[in-house]
Amino acid sequence: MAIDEEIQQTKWESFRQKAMVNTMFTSRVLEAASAAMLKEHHLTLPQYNILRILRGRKGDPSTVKLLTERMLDKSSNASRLVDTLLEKGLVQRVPCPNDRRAVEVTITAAGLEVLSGIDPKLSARDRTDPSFTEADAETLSDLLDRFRAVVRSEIETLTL
Amino acid sequence: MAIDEEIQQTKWESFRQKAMVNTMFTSRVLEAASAAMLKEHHLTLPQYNILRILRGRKGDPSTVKLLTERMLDKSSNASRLVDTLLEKGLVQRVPCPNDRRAVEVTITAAGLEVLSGIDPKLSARDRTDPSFTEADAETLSDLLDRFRAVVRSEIETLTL
DNA sequence: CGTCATTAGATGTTGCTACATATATTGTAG
DNA sequence: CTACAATATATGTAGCAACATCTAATGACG
Repeated sequence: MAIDEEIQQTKWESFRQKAMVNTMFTSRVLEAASAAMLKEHHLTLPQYNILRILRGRKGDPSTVKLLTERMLDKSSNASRLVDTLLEKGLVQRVPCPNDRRAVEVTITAAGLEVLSGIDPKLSARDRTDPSFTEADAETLSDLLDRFRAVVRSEIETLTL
Repeated sequence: MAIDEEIQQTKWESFRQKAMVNTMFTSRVLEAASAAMLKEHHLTLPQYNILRILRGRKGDPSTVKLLTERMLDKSSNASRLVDTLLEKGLVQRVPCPNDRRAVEVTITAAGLEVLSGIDPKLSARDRTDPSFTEADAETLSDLLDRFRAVVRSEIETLTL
């Protein structure tokens, strides 16, 4: 269903406006789908993202600062997310010996196990579908990169 | 800047995965930009959306149900959003005469005035930019429509 | 008419984002 | 070494999303 029907809006000031609303709307649909899947594993999307980043470090500890830089929501609060993951026993948090301000966060065996239970569900979603090919996905991603760039540049000129 | 740099991730399982993350990430950038602009008018994005829907009704009152259907976040709580807009004097809420369960929400003159202060800022963002044309925006919107459709259909087959 | 499922809306809770601020530690300029 | 800016993290708050639950009113069916 096209965006026009989904939110029952037929008039748009421009395709830019329409693409903007559509991006936000689609994001919510994707997030809802991800959240529903993750809920079975008692994880939220940001919690899952933290775990993914930690696993990607392959044993190397991450500081909260590093987690923040790699999260989708940079202004989210990695500190509190680590708190909840700690309560669940999925991560470990120890003071950093070199810098006593920082902490070193690592994923635990339990955390890795939770992730490994989720992995197959994600790859299952990636099967090829003729109505949305890998080439389509690549085009979409590139357009989104350029869209962000334009929106950002216009904001800068507006605030001048 | 491409998504790979923005979140410092270089490996992707597929373009589908990449497009999914990029859609969510771009949505956050767009929302942050919109929220920053709306903040000057003491409005949040969902509050603004409600006002836009009400103005679009051109005098006809809207029920909370109708607002919910047309909002981007369908599971958000239009009832509470109307509460805050009511406190600001931007909307009016009266019991519906035909159906005493329902309420009729309308935008006030003050609400229309706030919107009219925002309108020019939005159209300013729509100026043409050769690095992201209207044709690009149209392509993007169409790809997003198809992306949603595929994700949804796969979710349905998964839950069978 | 009376029963009961349905509908519209309100309300309570949890977790998150955005933002401001606080605390502790480190780096740096004089 | 001292004063102070910068850094890393933690914490407090407002508003929202998601979800469950509750109340009041309506509609449908025997």
